[in-house]
Amino acid sequence: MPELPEVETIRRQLAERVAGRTIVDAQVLDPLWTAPVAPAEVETALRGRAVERLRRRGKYLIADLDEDRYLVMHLRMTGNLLWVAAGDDAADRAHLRVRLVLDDGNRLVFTDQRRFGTGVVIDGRELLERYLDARLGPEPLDPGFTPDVLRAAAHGRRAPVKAFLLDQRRVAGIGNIYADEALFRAGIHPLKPVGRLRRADFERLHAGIVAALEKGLAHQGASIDDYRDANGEQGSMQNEFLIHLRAGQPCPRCGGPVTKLVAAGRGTYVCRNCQRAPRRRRVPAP
DNA sequence: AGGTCGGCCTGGCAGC
DNA sequence: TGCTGCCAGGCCGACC
Repeated sequence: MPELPEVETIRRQLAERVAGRTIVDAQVLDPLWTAPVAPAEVETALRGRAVERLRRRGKYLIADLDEDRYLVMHLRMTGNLLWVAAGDDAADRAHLRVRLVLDDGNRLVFTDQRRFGTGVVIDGRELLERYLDARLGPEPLDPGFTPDVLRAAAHGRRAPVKAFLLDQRRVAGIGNIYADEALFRAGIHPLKPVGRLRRADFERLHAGIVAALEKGLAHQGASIDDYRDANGEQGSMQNEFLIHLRAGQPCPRCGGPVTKLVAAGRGTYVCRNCQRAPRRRRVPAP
């Protein structure tokens, strides 16, 4: 699934290629992409607009357009934003949903097998910031993200730490893969109530989040199923997982078996030796 | 108000 | 073999 490292990989590959280009044509082939807004409305809003820059916030890719307009895209589960060079045929791409034609003849195409991906046009920086801030907490790779920021966000919360990490309003950009990797690195069990963690736990969790995300970035993201970078290439982070998807295999730290459980409704991988389970609440006597 | 859960969607796979 | 039904998961809205 595209999480922060995957989306940032795509952004880095595309940023210089789209900056300064004008969108000469926009075709939204799947109305689900823009729903509840009509595709024609989005196409009209994009045609003729120049792309000033491409940036990322959490798992959102944002194209800053001229006239204070913004195209906010989300890949969700199976979305891909692909670069198609002028002359290459884009029509045969599987699950093609959106096509943006640039003034140099190159194209950006959004493909999405499961059609969860979205595109939203927002007019005005104020509205954009409001849209993002309502959904997203701090950027975990920004210098302002510290163990204390994490600790303050967790204060008083009873949610399991894995649910906390998956909640984009607490920390932006972490999904199922990097939550598992970060918790393993920190030696924290995913079901532990986040508000019960100690200061030292937040230090290790912070370090684990940053290390897991940077590892993902260094390997151009994880291609478990549909994820491809902007060039259609697979990342290699899936070969570097310490714990995620490794049920039955030996823990890289202690050699014990990796086990799978469900936390926050998601398949979750842990080493029960390195990540000690919280004590279960006592059941009242009958 | 914080936390949990179902729905969205499709392909792959288990089971009959 | 071929069909049905279930599962995966990010985000959002409904619900408790």
